[in-house]
Amino acid sequence: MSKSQINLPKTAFSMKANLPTREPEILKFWEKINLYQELRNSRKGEEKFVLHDGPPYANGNIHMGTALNKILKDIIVKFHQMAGKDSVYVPGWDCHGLPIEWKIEEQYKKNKKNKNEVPIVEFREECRAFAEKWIEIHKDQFKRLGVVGDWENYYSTMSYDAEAQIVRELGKFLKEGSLYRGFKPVLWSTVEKTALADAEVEYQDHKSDTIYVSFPVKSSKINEISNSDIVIWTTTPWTIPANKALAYNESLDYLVIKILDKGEYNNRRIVVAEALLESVIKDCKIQNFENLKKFKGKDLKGTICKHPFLNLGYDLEIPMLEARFVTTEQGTGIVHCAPSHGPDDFNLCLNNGIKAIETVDGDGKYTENVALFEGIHIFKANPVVIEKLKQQKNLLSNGELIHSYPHSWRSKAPLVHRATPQWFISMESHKLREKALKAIDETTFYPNKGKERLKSMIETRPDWCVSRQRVWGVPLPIFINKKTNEILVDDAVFENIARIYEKEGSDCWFSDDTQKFLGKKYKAEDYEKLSDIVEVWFDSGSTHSFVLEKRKDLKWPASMYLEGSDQHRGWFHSSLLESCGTRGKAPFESILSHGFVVDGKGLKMSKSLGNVIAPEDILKKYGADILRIWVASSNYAEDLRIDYSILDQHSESYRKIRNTFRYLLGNLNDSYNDFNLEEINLSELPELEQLMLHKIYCLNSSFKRYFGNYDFHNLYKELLNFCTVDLSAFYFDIRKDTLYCDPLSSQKRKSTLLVLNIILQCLLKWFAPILSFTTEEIYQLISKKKNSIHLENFLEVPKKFENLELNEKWLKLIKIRDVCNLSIEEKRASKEIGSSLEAAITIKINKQKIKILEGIDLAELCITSLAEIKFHDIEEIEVQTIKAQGNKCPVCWKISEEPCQRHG
RNA sequence: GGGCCGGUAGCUCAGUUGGUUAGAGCACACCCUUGAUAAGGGUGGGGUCGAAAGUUCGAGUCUUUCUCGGCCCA
Repeated sequence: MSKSQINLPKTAFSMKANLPTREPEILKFWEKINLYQELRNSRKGEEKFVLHDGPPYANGNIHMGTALNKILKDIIVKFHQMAGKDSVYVPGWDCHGLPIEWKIEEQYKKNKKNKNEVPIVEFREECRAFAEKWIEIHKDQFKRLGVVGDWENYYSTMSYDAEAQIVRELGKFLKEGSLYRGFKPVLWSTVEKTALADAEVEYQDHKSDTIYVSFPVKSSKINEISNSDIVIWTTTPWTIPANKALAYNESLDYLVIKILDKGEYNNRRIVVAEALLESVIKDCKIQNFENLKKFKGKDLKGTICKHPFLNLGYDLEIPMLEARFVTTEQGTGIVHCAPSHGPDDFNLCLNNGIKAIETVDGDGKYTENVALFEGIHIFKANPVVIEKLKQQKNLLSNGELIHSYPHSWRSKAPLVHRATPQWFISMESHKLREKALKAIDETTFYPNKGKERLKSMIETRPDWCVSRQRVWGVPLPIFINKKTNEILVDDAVFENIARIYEKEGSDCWFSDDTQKFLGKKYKAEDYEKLSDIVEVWFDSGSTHSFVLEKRKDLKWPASMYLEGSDQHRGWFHSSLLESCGTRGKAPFESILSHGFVVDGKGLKMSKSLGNVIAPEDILKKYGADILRIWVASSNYAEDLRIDYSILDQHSESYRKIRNTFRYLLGNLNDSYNDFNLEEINLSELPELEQLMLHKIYCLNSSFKRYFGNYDFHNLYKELLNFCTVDLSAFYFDIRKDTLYCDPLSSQKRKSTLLVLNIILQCLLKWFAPILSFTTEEIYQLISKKKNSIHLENFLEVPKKFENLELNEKWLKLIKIRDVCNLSIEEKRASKEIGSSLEAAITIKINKQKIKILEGIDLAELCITSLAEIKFHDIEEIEVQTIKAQGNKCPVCWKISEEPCQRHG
């Protein structure tokens, strides 16, 4: 054999990946073969795995969180598909709601158009077009990530089918009686003129006016306070005109003090909590005072006060009520209650027979129910209130405070609590809470901690407010009888509305004749038609009904819902409630929640910090497969860090994996066979090859285990370690000699190729769900079938590959190899030798341990030219390295004094 | 402000019911190779396990406090 006949690796698989340009070509290929349809055809009749897509909002470019979510979904869907299931993925979009409405209004403002002059239907058409535009953009962005799904037949919450089904779902709640009309303070934006969902509120610092106000006591069972003033502190002076009560805590200690300072309060007695006296006298600049009496909060029971505006027509009795929410954190230990403007106030007053009334209208102006202030905007009322309190000598002090305060996430305007008629789904009336808690128990959570999180939210949440005073959404299908004030509950009407929506969508609710929706059974003039719309969480919470139940390719309940951990309060939550309310069960069998994407230091991404990385940038610089590695290698149970240095590190790992494939392909010359693994005769293979098959068996077992737990970062780590430790640094390194220098007819060489072939097969399939593009690139190079790698199944690795005994033996051999390497390294460091083939090693070993070396070619194992074994009565192994003597074979580079055994 | 979750080498992650000198891969340094070559091999350095206190013969692991970060809520 001459040097020219050496078998060097040859492959068309380039070392350089060039993913940013190569990946789009692979996308075209998938499009060309209609991959999604092929996937479905290949699994007809198989057990279904349905990952139901949580719909992203159709607005704005995708960000890292969206990319993470979609890639994670895709990885899981592909895993189940390759594991033999019919793994169906139908992407969807959430389309109704305030943000889009706001975008259209912004456009109006730019064009100096007045929203109120535009017909609702026209406005809604623009919202619809806006959402449609973003769905198309999102679609391309998601596809580019390598996400495979039914992109042609996606679902959306604004499709006619969806709108119709949402009406049917609401009908179920109405019929049951759990959907009721309530009158409650809700967080209200006077700018957007709407109630806001929890998710639409953000807390920011806000400067508020603060006032200490005195309420003169009218009557009390304690003499000392009968002629004193109860002092309250508030950050919302504008709610004073709506005051209906005062609240105290019965377990606190209170004081009556007499103010001795000159001025309006000279000789006046005031009541405050003892624990807060110090801060009160400081804030109110009280210099001299006299302590008159100390008493328990419970003694305040039955005390009646006068409104501070008594002389201005507020001839009211203001009762003092006991409430646990009163604390000594701030203020005076006595809280002023305006039932129309705070949930605590509302509940307390309601329990004491004081009803909330409409005090402020949608624009934020006082109504006729508020004397003196009618027509004034609440945000301009503070100075007026303060002025009048001063006039009435009931203002002890005033100031300013910067504190955390709710704002609209969209307009950033401060919010207020305002009592409005709203529609609620009761948590209790039909045991919704109980049903939901039971459903949580029956659901599997990844990671497990999600279970407690969702549970504790359901346990404490109030009734679900499902109405919104906006226009871009599904109209609440409610008619109220003008005479009896009763809600119309009739399946035929709900079904009639749903049928209409299925044909023409829900816009007609706002434009068409009421009679159209009522049908023939009822008269339009007898009923008031509601113009509220359904809050969007009800829309998306109903996706299971108009997607999972309605589509033949899906199933109910879904196998899995997978979203960011914030969705415990969002989609997981609303879907659970909607489904438990209508079907008594959760619409999912399992929930996987992932953390948030943060920067390299663990801080959240924000424009102001300048640490935002867009998926687009990563795709341009690295490619989707690198991003997919980032997803697979990160622990999604916690927050996921990303920055360019992290991505650089993952690119390095990618290169290692790519070169592992390149070695395999090079030595197999880009040819590949589907061996029947069962038919392999293991005893014909060298031990090293048997060992590798054992390792494949083990890796496959842990692969299945990891996948079963959706534990991808450990799975990826094992695969990567296999490539670097077992293959590159061990098996591949040792077998280069055989592959390059043995004749093609060599049995050993054939055995090696067989194992390389199996390794290639395994690695391709193991990596396919993660490295979707790269594995496809390789598959297209070697497969004769010319279909996609993603249509393949995972391999069944035969149990007979397992060989624990052999593995034990080779663990010891590898330890001996390590000792040899140390010895070789010494000589290398002293410059006596360079390559390990320049070494001749002598291993001294005792008689017991020597058995292990029988039939083992240590020179081959350690890649030296010579390895000699000597008996020695020593405990540990000793290795001596000397420079190999003789001539270097020009073919295999082994040095020996005799002519090369293989190459003359 | 409250609830929940988390902080282990530069990075991504292991670390079983508390039990020897805390592990892996990548990155880094040095050396070798030049027939996986913008690759490959060998060797090595690197951690007061967020901080402090406590329980214990013994704490990365249990308790408390603090701190930093994230999500949710007010």
